[in-house]
Amino acid sequence: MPEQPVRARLVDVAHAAGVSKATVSKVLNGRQDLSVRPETRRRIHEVAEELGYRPHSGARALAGASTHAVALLIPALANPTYVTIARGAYQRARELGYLSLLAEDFDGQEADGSFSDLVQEGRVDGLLIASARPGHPLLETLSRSPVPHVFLNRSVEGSGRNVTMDVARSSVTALDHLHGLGHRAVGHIAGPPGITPSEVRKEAFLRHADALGLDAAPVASGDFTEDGGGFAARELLRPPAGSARPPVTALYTSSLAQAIGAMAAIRDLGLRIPQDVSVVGNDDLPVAAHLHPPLTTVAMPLYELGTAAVDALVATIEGRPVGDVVVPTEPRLVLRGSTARPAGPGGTP
Amino acid sequence: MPEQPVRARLVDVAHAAGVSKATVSKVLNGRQDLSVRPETRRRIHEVAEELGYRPHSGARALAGASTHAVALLIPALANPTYVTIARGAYQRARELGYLSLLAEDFDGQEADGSFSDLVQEGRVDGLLIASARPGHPLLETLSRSPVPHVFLNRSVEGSGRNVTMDVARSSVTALDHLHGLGHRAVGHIAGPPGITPSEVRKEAFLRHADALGLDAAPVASGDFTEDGGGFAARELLRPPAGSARPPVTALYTSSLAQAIGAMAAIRDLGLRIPQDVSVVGNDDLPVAAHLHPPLTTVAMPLYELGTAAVDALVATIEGRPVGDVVVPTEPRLVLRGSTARPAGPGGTP
DNA sequence: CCGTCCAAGGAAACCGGTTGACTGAAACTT
DNA sequence: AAGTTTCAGTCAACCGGTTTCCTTGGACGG
Repeated sequence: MPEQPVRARLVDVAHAAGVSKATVSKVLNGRQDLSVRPETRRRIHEVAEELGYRPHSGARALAGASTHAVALLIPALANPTYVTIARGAYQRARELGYLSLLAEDFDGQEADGSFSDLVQEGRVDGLLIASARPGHPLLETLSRSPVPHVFLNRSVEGSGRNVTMDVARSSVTALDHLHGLGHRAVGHIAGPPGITPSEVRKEAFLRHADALGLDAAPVASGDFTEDGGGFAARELLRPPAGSARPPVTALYTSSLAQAIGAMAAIRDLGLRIPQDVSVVGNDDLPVAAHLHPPLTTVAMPLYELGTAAVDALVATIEGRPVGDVVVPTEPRLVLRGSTARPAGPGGTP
Repeated sequence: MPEQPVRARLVDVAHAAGVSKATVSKVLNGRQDLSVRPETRRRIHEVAEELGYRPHSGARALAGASTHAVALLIPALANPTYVTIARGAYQRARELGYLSLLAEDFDGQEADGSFSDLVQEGRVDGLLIASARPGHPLLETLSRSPVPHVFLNRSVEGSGRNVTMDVARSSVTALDHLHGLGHRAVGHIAGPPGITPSEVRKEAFLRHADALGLDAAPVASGDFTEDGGGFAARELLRPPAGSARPPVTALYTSSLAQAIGAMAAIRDLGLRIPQDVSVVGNDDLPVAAHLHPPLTTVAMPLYELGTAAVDALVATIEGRPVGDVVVPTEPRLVLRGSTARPAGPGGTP
């Protein structure tokens, strides 16, 4: 019999190593407040390894230590943006000795239920919240409970717990690109109102459009989905009374799905991409390269957002809160076939 | 002060209700082996509610009860197929009083590490494994440990723990549709070899193509990604020596991403969809309706797969294993613009 | 040579539940 | 009236760690 099938417990390790539970616990947790001979330390590690010892997380949590787990709450699993964030978070958490769990916070379904429960029930030490929005019941709950948490991507003003990317910069990058191609009328498909990145991106878009002296910079809001992008695109492309051509020659969307929906709408309207309308999406994901035409996007540092958020949360858990953080990596333009010089009369002024 | 900020403990509830810990525990867990006056029972529930009592999961787990949590292991978060499965699983788990956690089992990254750890560390009671593949180190680990688990989507022969969909039927549905339109040469883009649904779908495709008397039914394998679909499509569409036209007039892919990649490849080859090549994808997700052209798909009962898997796992955990399960809902064809009658000489024989 | 200090580790309480054995009182038998 | 059930709960051990104080034996200082 190679090994006993039951879990090895701390006491088993202690017994096999000829020391007490206390010693094993301290050694394995690398505590400094105990002096042990190097040889004893080595033996303990060896035995633990050999027995395949895994501390029981419940027991640890009970004994006052932490669970070494955090949970990432995302608004929509279907949004691939969050997948990248989640990977970053997971990886960094592992490096720090934590386990990162993933939970979908689909609007309303939960109310404030199961997520603060994750903490209340002692399953996790803290929350990474990517699903914050004004009025979310969870915010109320968090504000009067001591649960460590950080907000990522979507931020909560004044919380001092926001981890974000330079979203404003993404608007600038997209606009600079389109402006450089000669576009003078660019529409922006924003995300739902009230959500931080939506607002920030929109403000930055308007501000920079102004700075560049664009002729027109209309904005329409929509969900981060294909449908949301489709509806908004139709709105922005509707020719003004007395005209036959759309009022803009390019669209910048807030999400990749919106861009896909917008592209479908553009074609439905009998327009060509990029000849009649250029499209720039946001968040670069594999599918962008395979669309027709391949989609030019602004790549956001999603993975880094995930890692930075974990860093901030773990710091908070360990009692050294860090304040708001902005991921330093800048948005980057990924040039593909959905953008081109505008055609028609006023091509390049 | 509306309520004390500290967690209410079992003993607090007991004290407030004027009974013992044991009674509270038994009442709240709905145990039958104890008789209590209805009035006492009511009072306990009231007090627990009022105090916002949440049992500490670690303590419960320690005390020999279960953690009331399961984990879903999926091979790729980026694959939206699994999102639907995860939702079904999550929802059903909640209904059964369990919490469903999500973890990505990205190939090799983990080896057999953190997942059986989830159980070893007592974080979950069982695993929903959607990432099984031959030689996966986890399989070895599971076979000699008593961790409750079921395999979903991807099955393990002879395990008696498989929860699957009628994948074979999806090939039949797709082929019937294409055959009905007049196609006599259909290619299949299969998933990676060795993975159950890939093999099953491929076998069923070949068998049914034979039954229908198709002139040609070539198969190419590729990853479930856009690139995988793109490469496989090029292979299947390469004209035979001495000919100028592709050997097939339609493609049936194993995933939605493959279909997207295949569509891009088809266009790259200067062919039109659906006039020159029809495309049927697998798994119906929102984006399919927004592609160009909108993609005809075979919708699989993914949500039901998730719920069924949880049912099976919970049954296993509670000591009444159920054996292999096939979700009864049949695949359903969702007709869109990517399929049409084949053009050219032999349109309809 | 005796007291002190330090290195090395141990004993036991405790975390918050669960559980099976047990008990006191009331009700029912015979 | 005494014995037996049933009812309505209670007791206390236990789950597997962590942590706070102790203990002990030898080295060292004076």
